[in-house]
Parts: sequence; C-alpha cells; structure tokens
Amino acid sequence: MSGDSDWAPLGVFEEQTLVAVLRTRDEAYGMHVRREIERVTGRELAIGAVYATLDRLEAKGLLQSRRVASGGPSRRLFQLTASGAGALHETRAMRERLWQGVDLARLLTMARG
Amino acid sequence: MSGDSDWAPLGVFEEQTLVAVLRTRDEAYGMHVRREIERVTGRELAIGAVYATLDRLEAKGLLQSRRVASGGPSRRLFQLTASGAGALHETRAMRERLWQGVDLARLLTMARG
DNA sequence: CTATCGTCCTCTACATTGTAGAATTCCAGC
DNA sequence: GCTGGAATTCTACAATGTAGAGGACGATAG
Repeated sequence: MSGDSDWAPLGVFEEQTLVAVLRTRDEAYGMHVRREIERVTGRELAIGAVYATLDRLEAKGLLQSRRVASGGPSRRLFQLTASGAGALHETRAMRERLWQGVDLARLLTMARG
Repeated sequence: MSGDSDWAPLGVFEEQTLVAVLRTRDEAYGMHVRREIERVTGRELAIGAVYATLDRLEAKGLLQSRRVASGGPSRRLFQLTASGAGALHETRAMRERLWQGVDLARLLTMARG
C-alpha cells in the first residue's frame, strides 16, 4: 500500500489555524494567530476557540510550542512540526482530488438560482 | 460591509458530500454518493455517516431531495440548491484567501522533516 | 510599594459536525 | 410467502468548533 498513511483529515478550523501559524512564523503566538485568522476569514473569533484548537493540534503532534518572554506575560510561540506540514499538504492534495473536473462555471450559474 | 453574507462555513465532510452530489448529478442518492466520496478520499465510510450529513444539509437548505422509484426500494435523489452552490463557492473563495501567498515548496520541505 | 492597566494564556462548558452500525423497508424472483 | 440484495432510517457517541470568564504577568504611575 505505498506511503499511504492513515490520516484523520484536518478540520476546517484546524487547517486555518495551521496555515495561520505557518504564515506568521516567528510571531505565531495565540493572540497573533487569532488576528491572522480573523483577517483571512473576515469574521471575529473568541480567543478560547483559538487556544482550544492550538492545544489539540499540539496534542496530536502537528504543532509544537515553546515559551518566550516579551515584556508582559510570556508568549507561547507555536511552530509546525514535520507531521503538521505533512497533514497540511495531504489536506491540500485530497481537496484537489475532490474538486478535480468540477465545472466551476456551472457552479457559479447554479449559485445565482 | 458590502455583500458579506453570514453563512456558517462548511465542514470538511459537508463539502465532500456537496461536491459528490454535484458530481454525480442524476445519480445522487445515498449509496452512490457514498461510493463517490470513498473514491475521492480513498477511505471507507459508514453509510450512516453519509445520510446524517445529507439530512443536515437538506435541513439547512443546501440540498433538496425527491424520491424516485427504481426496481427495488425507492431512491432519494439529492440535488444542490442555489444556496448550496453558493456555499460551495464561498468555501472555495475563503480557502483561496487562506492559502494565498503561502510558499508551498517550503511546506513540502518542512514535511520531510 | 501597591494599585491598576494592558496583554496573553488557562479552563470549563456547550453546540455542531463527524462517524458508526443495527434495524427496517421494499422489490424481485423462486 | 420466503429469501436476498439494495436502499434508507434511527440512535448513539466521538471529535471538532466556539464562547467567554478568570487568572497570571510585567510595566509604570502615584
């Protein structure tokens, strides 16, 4: 069965969170990740939602965190692990298969009723 | 805030289901939708999972169903509503924003550890 | 030195989605 | 009328999504 690992597919919010971490790089701590997700999705977000997800992702080994001081309460900086990057990549690949061959123009037309 | 509607984002499985319906068109009844999702995602799927989702999507008005006979128990054929097509389209648009500017080559590199 | 302010994180609780599988209904043909 | 395959319905539970109150930390004004 080749390199076919047994993914639990990432949830939508998990994917958004992982990408936000990837994007913000050295600034990937809770509050900042939240702002980034809000920016991209255009909707407000409770801070608890972000940390809950960040924690779950870390528990699964897709993220890793360390504490750094910064004049104020210490920040918890996150970064992707190799597994995290792999999961993101797989998620993209699967979605590409999902949409392959779908007629987007038709979709648009249908959306107009 | 322009035409910014307040739709709840589609879940991963909801999206897969909607696309499977879109794809299978006139053959979009439960068992067949299931096969289509299995084909695309490469993993097996309990039939109950499919119907539960199909029902929820119909309840939200993203799908619509009608019964048709077919030599055996009648089939429940699904099709996208305009809202359903719109939700799919929005989902794609948001994901595009999400990933815009992300360096995929770097992601791949990270995935290799 | 202590009150208070802004920043950031922790915790708890609950709603929505995701997932499974047993039970049931329906025709067809024997 | 029984049996078998195809299809759906029902019930239950796990995982993810979401919210917000509360607590810890350091800076600094008084």
